[in-house]
Amino acid sequence: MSKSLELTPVETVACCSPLTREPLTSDAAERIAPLVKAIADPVRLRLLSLVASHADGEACVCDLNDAFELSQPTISHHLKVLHESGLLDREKRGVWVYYRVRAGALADLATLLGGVSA
Amino acid sequence: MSKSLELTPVETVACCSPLTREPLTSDAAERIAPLVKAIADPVRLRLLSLVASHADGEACVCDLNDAFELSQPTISHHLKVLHESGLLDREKRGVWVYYRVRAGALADLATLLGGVSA
DNA sequence: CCGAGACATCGACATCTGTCAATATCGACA
DNA sequence: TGTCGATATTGACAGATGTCGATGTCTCGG
Repeated sequence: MSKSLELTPVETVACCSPLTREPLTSDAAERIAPLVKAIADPVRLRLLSLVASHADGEACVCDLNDAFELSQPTISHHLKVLHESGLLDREKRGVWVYYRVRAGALADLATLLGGVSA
Repeated sequence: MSKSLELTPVETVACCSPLTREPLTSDAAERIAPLVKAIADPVRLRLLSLVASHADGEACVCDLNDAFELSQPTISHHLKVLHESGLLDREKRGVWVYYRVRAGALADLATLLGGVSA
C-alpha cells in the first residue's frame, strides 16, 4: 500500500516551530500531543533508550523482553505505540524482529521543546 | 513546610544523560516519565506555549482561561500539573495569579531527548 | 463588615491506558 | 506436513486522567 500519503505523528511535527516562539495553535497541539504521549511512560522511555544505545543501533525484541519484568504482550504493545508514532522503525529478519530509533525523530522533538534549532 | 528537601520532577531530571547515550535505569525512567506526562496533553502544550510566548514571559490566568473553550477549573487543574512538575513558576500579585516558564526546564528536557548537550 | 471577582479545591463521571492470560500468526526446520 | 519458537493480537479489567458543576478561599472596594 502507498505510504506516501500517511504521515507518522513524528513527521507532522518536524515542521513546527519551537513551543516558546509563538502560541501553539489548537490544531498543532493536537498533533504534537500523541507524540509526546508516546514517550510519556517509563517503560517506553527505557525501551527507546535501550534500542538507541544498543550495539548497531538496533535491538531484537527478544533482548528487550528480557530487560523487563513484564509480559511479552505488554512489551509488544509498547513497541507498537513507539513504532506507530514514528519513533521506532521495525524490521523483520527471519523469526526475529528488530527495532531501531528513527533518525532525527528525537532531535525534532527536542528542537520543538528547547527551541535550539540547528 | 520546608520546600528545600523536595525536588520538583524537572530538577530530578536535569542531571540525567541523554536517552541515547546509555540505557536508562528503571529508576531514572520512573522519575522522567511524570515530567513528560506533564506536557503530554494538547491543552497543557498550548498553555506552556502561551505562557512562554507571552509578553514579559508571564501570563495571567485570566488571559489563559479566555484562550480555551474549557471551564475555569479545568484550566486551573492543568496549570497545577505544569506547576507541580516544575515547568511553570507561580506568583500571586493582588487578585491575579501569574505563571511563567521556569528557566531551563524545557531546555533540560530537550537535552535529555536530543542529546545535544551544551 | 460585606459583596464581588479571581482562582483553587472537591466530588463525580466517562474515557483512556497499562497490564495480563489466552490465542493467533508467521517463519524455520525436521 | 507438522511442530516449535518468536511476536502480534484480542479481550478483559483495574487504575489513571480530563472534564465539569458546585463550592471554598482569598483579596480588594465600598
